[in-house]
Amino acid sequence: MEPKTYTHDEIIAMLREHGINPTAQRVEIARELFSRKGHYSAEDVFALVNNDQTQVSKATVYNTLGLFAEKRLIRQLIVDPTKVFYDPNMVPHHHFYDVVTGKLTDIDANDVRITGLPALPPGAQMEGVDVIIRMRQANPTAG
Amino acid sequence: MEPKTYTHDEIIAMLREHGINPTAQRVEIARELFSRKGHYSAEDVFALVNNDQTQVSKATVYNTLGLFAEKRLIRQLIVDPTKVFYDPNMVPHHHFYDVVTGKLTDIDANDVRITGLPALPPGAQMEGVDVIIRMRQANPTAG
DNA sequence: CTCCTAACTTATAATCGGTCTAAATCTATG
DNA sequence: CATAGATTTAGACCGATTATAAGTTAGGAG
Repeated sequence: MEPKTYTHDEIIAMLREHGINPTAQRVEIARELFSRKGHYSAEDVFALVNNDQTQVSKATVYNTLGLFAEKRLIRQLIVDPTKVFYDPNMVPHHHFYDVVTGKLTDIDANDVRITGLPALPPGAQMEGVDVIIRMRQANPTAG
Repeated sequence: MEPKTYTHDEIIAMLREHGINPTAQRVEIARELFSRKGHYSAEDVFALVNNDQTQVSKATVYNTLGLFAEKRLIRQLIVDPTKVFYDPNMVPHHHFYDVVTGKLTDIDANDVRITGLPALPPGAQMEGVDVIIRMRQANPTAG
């Protein structure tokens, strides 16, 4: 959870461990994701990696996030009706989602127990379990 | 679960009970949804209500589904990265989601127990809890 | 080195679900 | 019938994502 800093080599090792060829752009995107540990849309990532130091195209950002998710380096969150979020935190956890602001908050999965789920259909392989608690702040600043 | 048929008047009563003015288009959309009880995208509904008998515009379909969800006549499912699904089944339940085909399957919530969830942030009001089990059929027809 | 190939990145066009807009229609009421 | 408010509509528009096709890069063979 705490924003650990990763060295260039550590990032490269992470990618390799997940079967990802560590190109400059992929390392840069991974660095941004893992140096912050939040919830990012592709547009967010695109903004993060395009600055004075680095330039990465939009197509590469989308491709790379998809690749990372496929290789299980990060997790895809389908929670907002308009866009996908990506979560570099691979420790099992769930989410609060504020339906007004779109803000996501982690829920530690350690304490959460889900029992009584039926078996998967025959031949099916589990990809993941998403638990999303949708909530709304009781108009805090309404007047 | 079993596809009960609703009379025109029953549909109108349902809408009124949820504070929805029962216009012709809304009744038609509700009839299609409740006569089948599945999981529908807006495009699905648009196709269902546009036939020899009836014509409803795309804008009205989107507006009406949004209204129905807001009034809790149906439930919005955010589970597919590309589009929203609507579920006329308001009995609490969860979903299997086949990440390849996009097919949704109901999971009866009666047996499912979720414990250990933290309290909502102060002032927050729960909108709903979504449990989605993402799975993949082990390539049944690959060759 | 230089060539070659495969992997990768890029700019840009295209797609697609969904929303917006402004006009038309409907409905209830006086 | 006139009016106002709610609703519907066609079509323009938007924003997230994907597709396309060309350009770049890295590494091995000669």
